[in-house]
Amino acid sequence: MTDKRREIVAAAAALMHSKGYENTKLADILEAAQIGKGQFYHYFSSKHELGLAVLNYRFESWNQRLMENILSSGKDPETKINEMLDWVIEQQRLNQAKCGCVFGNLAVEMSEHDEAFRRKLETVFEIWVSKLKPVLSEMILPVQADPEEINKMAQGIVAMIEGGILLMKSKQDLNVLVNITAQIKFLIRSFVQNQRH
Amino acid sequence: MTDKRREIVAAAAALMHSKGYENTKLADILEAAQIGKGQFYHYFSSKHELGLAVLNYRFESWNQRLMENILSSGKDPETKINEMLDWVIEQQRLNQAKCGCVFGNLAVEMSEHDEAFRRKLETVFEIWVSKLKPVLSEMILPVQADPEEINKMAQGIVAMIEGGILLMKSKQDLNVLVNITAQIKFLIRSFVQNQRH
Amino acid sequence: MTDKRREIVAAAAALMHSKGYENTKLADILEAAQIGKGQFYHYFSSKHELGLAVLNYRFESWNQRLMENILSSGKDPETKINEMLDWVIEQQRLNQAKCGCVFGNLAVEMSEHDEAFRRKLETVFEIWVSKLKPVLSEMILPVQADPEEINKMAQGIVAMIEGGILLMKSKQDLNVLVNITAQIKFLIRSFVQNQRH
Amino acid sequence: MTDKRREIVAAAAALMHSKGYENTKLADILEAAQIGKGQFYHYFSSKHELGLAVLNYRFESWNQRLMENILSSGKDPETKINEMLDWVIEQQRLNQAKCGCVFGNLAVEMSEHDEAFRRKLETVFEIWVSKLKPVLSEMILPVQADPEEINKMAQGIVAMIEGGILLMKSKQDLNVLVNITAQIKFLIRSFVQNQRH
DNA sequence: AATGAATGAGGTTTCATTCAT
DNA sequence: TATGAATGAAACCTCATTCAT
Repeated sequence: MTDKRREIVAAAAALMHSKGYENTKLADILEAAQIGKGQFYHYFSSKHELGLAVLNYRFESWNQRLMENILSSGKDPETKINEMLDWVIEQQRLNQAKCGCVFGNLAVEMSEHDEAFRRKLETVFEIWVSKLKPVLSEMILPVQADPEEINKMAQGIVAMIEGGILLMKSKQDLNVLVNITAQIKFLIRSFVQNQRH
Repeated sequence: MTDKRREIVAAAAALMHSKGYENTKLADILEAAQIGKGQFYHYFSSKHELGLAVLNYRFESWNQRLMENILSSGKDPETKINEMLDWVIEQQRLNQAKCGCVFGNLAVEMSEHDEAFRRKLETVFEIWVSKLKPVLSEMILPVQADPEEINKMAQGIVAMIEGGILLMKSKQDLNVLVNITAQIKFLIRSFVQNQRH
Repeated sequence: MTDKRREIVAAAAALMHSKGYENTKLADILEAAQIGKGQFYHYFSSKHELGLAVLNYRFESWNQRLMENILSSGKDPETKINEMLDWVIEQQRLNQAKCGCVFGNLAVEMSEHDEAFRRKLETVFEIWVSKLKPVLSEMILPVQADPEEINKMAQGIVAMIEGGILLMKSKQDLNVLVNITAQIKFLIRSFVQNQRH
Repeated sequence: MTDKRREIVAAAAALMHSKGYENTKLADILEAAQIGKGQFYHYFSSKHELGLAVLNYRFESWNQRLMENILSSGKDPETKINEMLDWVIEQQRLNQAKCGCVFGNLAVEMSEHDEAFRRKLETVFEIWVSKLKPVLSEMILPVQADPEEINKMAQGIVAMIEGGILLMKSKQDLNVLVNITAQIKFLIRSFVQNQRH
């Protein structure tokens, strides 16, 4: 991927995060990326392709920072969870609790009517869940985890994060999310206790 | 409100639920409501006004069915929670797990850039939280509830529902939501136990 | 003419004076006159008919006040001219030098493309000229007036008034008109002197 | 300014001269300029911007031909005045005495409700007055001109021209304007005589 | 690789007028 | 008389995409 293409994607990513896919107009992107129409269509065959590129671009960085650096680190599971939640809060703080989560936003906007977006978004959440599972398993050691229970709990955690971001966005108040991360920690503690008995 | 106006709102509500506010075009509404452009602008001064009318319309019915009939019924708190979660699942089943929650959808799409929508949506979630609080308080009786803890838990429940719907929508699979409602019940049980000790 | 019809015409007259014929919308008129659409079309067959009614309505009052009360009074010709110019200034002062002359405005807007308006407006200016002629004739007595010269001078005076109002409107400054009335007086004095030699 | 943009402005100028700003519809312009909607909005951000461009376009040519070539020529003042009046008549002859003066027309239509138009139009008339002043001063030489008197007379001349065009338009008869230019010459002669005594 | 002019369907809104009551 | 709902053509403007250079 050339630098210019990357620049365009980065500019579009910021816009689409805030305004959504449809409400981000090509003209906005061209202006933000400081390019002409011809150049855009040289790199992308359509706005739709760019949208998917944005999704992949955000996926890459999310995957690297959250899935790899945090959830796949060698640290103990509690630390991983804490770091994950701190990272989530930090991301929202960066845009003043206003934009929400790119993946959540696009899932809401695109899932029903755009299968390409939907599949990618589904994957994102699946990866998240699948990365959380070993962390949870590790937490309840020495008890052996029931894979089904672990899976549901991982899904519940992701749901609570996404829902927390959604609520936070509607109030434009980061504290909502902070409170909810506390609830998540409580949920996990309860789960661990419960599994151990 | 005349019948015709109500018809238009109802038709628009279905469309906006599925496609969002911006992606629902006036032409879609006119066709669905079987009216002409002029007639539309006889009842509404703008698409924006219609959007808010849709929000209010959905709020009314949600408020009646969920906030009043279910959460304010005379039944015991466990039943209220169960009925609430069943109702949520049922709503999603009605549109094949594809549309998501109108309020969540609009919160994601509109909150950042439209203050009128944001405020109404904020209110919706606040009401939900405030209606859940007495239910939770009743559950932990005879222990006296810590209002702050109750509030956070209520918020956590709403977040988990909204996040669960979001995840469900991205997978187009109702089971996701079903699983998450189970997690919610577990969370509540844990909360009750925890408050009692 | 019923009172209601008159009310409508009066309301429309104020609007059309300020905004012109085309830019005055039926909705503006209905609101200003506090009536419904049905009532409007009961009194008028079209906006065009109303426009002509407005023109006649303004013509009537102008004819009464300026043509009759002032230019056809028994006073000496200098007084008539002075009162006419004072009246013109006073009219413009009433709308803060912003609206201009209804007849001039409509002449500019309508003359080229609407023959009915054009003819009425032409008549207005012809009457004005014809009423000025005897005043000018009287002024140059005992010299007998050359009808052709008198006619041209009368036309020149009307032109200077209308042009003065136009300039005044473009500057939104009543002083422009005041200055020009002084020029008109000078022009008339010069004319009288010239005719007497 | 590209050629296409200029073409659009020229086409719109002819239309707006005849029909006014508001009554010139985008569709008229597109047809006259033989372009599509998209192309129009490529060159102009709005009809309003085009309107101002039309005004500037007409100003440029008027400024060049009348203000520079005629009123700023090295010829004697009487010739300048005569050439100016001949030019004015000639312009009106070109459109069969039907359209009037673009500046006067737009002043009447736009001054009250559009400040951008008003300011430009005000400037046009101010320039005209300011260019006439030295001509008048030169005429009364060797007497030194009273600047205030000169200014008022210049304004009076412009008013009489604009008013003459207005009257001419309402009668659709060029002779009206011809007569009035004769009055203007008489007014100037009287002014010169008066200043010299 | 790059520009930006051109396209044209479709977006929301306006409006004088007609019609059912 | 009077209401205001209904009509639909036409208003201004937007936008993703294509095309000529």
